[in-house]
Amino acid sequence: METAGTTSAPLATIASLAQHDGQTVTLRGWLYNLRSSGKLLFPTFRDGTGTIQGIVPKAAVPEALFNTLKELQLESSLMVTGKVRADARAPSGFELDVESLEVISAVSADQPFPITLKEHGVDFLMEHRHLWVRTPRQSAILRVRATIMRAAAEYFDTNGFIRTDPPILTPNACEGTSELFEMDYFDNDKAYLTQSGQLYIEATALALGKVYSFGPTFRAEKSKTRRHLTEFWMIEPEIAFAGLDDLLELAENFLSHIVARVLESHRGDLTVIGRDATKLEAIKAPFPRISYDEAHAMLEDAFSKGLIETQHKAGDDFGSPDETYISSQFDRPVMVHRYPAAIKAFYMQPDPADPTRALCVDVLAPEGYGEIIGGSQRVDSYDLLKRRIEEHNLPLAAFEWYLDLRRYGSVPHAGFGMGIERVVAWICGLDHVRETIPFARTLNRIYP
RNA sequence: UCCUGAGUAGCUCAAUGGCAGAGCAUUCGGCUGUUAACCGAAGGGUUGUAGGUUCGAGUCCUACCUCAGGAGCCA
Repeated sequence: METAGTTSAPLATIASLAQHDGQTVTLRGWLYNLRSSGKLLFPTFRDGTGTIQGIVPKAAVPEALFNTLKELQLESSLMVTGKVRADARAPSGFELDVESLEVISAVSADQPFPITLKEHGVDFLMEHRHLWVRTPRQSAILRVRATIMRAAAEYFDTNGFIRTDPPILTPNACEGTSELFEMDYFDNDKAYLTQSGQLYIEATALALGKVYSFGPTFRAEKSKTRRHLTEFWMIEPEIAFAGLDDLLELAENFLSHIVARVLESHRGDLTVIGRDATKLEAIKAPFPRISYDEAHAMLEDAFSKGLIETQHKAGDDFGSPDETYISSQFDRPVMVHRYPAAIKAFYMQPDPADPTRALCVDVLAPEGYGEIIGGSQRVDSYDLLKRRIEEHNLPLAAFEWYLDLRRYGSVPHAGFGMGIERVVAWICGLDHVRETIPFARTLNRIYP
């Protein structure tokens, strides 16, 4: 440890410096950047709450302080003491007149911090994700992510939902379609990482009324797009005695709450990220609701006007370009409901008004971010559910416990799942979900 | 799995089939208000791998590897 001067002032964080104008404080953090102009040094410090520029005139500080700082490599850890001073030239409005500096761990010039302030490629940044998270933009995104996760849980916690987390190790495919990560489960069994807790929280919903789960989800799909991770976080509410309309109302209030919380406490972070906050200010319930058939008609119209390249076939699911077009027609998330039952999961309740349609909803985020929520009212009839399982060629024995939920006091119930990373990408205006989670797991990357 | 594109200095990128280059980073020097500071200098290369065409290949051809983002699939 190398000391240049003494550090004995009260501790402060960079985010709180406005409250310390004129006072001498000590910051604990890292050297983020260092500029010099002859006998003036301009170090920028970061401490996880923000960055601030210090100023070190050679004539006004001990020689040891000036020389130590001058040779310090970026990302060296340190304690710095100085006087907080409002200055119109500083981006944050404040600067630090450095009085003393204690180097905690100096970075070697032989191996300088690899991430510079210049541009880097995706491969390099992902290979150095453990260091990339130190940069202001990435830190800001992770702070917003934390608020989104907290606001999501908070919404359910304060609206009568009980958190009941389903198992992560499961014995079989929940939906029987997606690719699963498989592993040995002791001697003679296989286990799979969960791809949705939905079936399990249907059980807890019939026990506790309103429940939700919040945890990681795994999909071994070979998807290579800006919207996919193999490991992502999903929050899923499930409600007994509820139908599709209840679900739509829940979804719009839920999302509005999350966006409001982010706007409440992350204006600065959104600026660092480069997100236009006015786009988010429009996100207030109610959200537009359109049926699958109305969405199809929109696509037909767009195709005839040459606004989209491929024609949507009635009855087919929407592709990514379709979803992008539909969502681009609205300034807030659009809720598309009543898809054809044939292209949806076996557990979705048919619409009594038209049994070829399912009582389901996809919520598409604006600005081309695509599906952030998928949900449905669940089949509550034992006979229908059993028939659906058979029609989908799923192993009946594995679903006996699920059928029990219809044998013993079945009620109409509904729920949805929301992918946290897609919501973070949308709210932050990012072009890829890999920046929304501390360590993204994708098809071609599991390091670091 | 399919389609498309990219691999050159630590990083970001140039280089008509004809001497391997720049900016940043690092080192040295200069500058008292810099905001990805700037100015001067130095060091730094198995051009993804293996073949092939050619007098000559970073450049053209073949195969492979890695990565990217789009389709499909999904949140």
